[in-house]
Amino acid sequence: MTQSQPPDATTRAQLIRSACRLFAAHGYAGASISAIARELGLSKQALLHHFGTKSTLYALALEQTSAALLQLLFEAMEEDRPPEDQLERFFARFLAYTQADAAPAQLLMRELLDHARPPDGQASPAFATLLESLVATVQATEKWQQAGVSAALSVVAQLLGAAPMVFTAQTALQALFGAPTLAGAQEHSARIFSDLVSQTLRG
Amino acid sequence: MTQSQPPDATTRAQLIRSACRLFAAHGYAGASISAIARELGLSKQALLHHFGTKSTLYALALEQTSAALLQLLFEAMEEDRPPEDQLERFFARFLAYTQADAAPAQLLMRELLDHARPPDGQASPAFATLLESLVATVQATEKWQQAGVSAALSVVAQLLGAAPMVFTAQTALQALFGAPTLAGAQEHSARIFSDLVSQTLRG
DNA sequence: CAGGCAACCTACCGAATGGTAAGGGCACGT
DNA sequence: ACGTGCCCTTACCATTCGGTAGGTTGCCTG
Repeated sequence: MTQSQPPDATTRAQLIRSACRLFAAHGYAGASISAIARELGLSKQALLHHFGTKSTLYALALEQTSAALLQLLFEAMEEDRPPEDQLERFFARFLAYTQADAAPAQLLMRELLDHARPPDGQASPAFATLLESLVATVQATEKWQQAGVSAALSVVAQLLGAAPMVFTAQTALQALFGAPTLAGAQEHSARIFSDLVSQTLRG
Repeated sequence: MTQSQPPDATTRAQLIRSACRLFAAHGYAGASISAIARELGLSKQALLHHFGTKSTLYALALEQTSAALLQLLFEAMEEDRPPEDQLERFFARFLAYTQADAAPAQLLMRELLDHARPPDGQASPAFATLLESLVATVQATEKWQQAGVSAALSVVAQLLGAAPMVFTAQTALQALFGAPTLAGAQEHSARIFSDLVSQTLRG
């Protein structure tokens, strides 16, 4: 059993975090375990020793990412404010978090994009709780409470898609528009997006 | 020279379109030429005969996708309406187009997400014209003309990220929320997103 | 009919992929 | 001193990757 937690859980978490970066940057298929191991300074077999399988490493990366995003959500919801405020706070923090580390948002986007489950058959409930909570909170909103689940899902998807783009697309946008313009866009993104959120959630 | 256009350009375009679907669904690294060929009902070597290289096939897929999206943009801009109307029309058509075929939007998102150029070194100006035109049009807007390129870029990125999510994330969302709810969300998305666009561009 | 040309095939290549087997070093508690 | 367990290693495996070489079909034109 390689997955007993006792041995050096902190190193393990750091390994997973690095794996997150690589998976986020290149996708599941594009990030080979050899490449990940190389970036970590150890051999491919060492990685396999720790995690056994590429897909379980990926699952752990998703799990850690999902946990981080869920914590953002819970922090934003802990006071009993109106749901609009909770959502605004969550998305604001999500944006700030993504600015500091784009990997979680990139993983989320990739996981939403990919058609094939990775690659065994199990459905990935990785971000299920996050998405369901967001949908539920949108449904609790005054503006959307009459509109049903579908409308709330549509709202959540659009907001989640809009929020982190300037950071998840960093490399591509920088190649096209240059570093200074991109940096400026990233600075503006918080204000622009917060307006977008509030106008979507309120009327 | 395999790439002279005369021989059977229509079949060739269909091959590229199918390749688009596969690349969109699995990403560049995740879609092997053997898999693409299998899905097309011919051998891997036949594909290689036509296109020579996986990366050139991918480049052609990007090119075709970019051309389709650019045509959407030009159709939306051909009359000399105010830029707000042009953008609203473009995004509305982009959404409808994505509803009919999600592959282009997925390819765009993936291309924006991926850090590594595929995998030779050349910068991909695939969607450069599209993005630059959108940014320029946003800058022509009354609300954003004072704000500079960075703000316009941020707006474009957020809108492009928001628009197609309900369709590009179709598989994942369907697994989480079920087909009926997803279908409802897709129906609502046009109205919700058009509000989002107009509120962002006007305000 | 001859030739060419595009399409497609079988067969094969080196390299890289994910993964297994077996063992060595090294700290630990007894 | 001695095992025990963790970490990491070398060596190896079958499979698949992208790509090359050479040959075979069938159509279309001279």
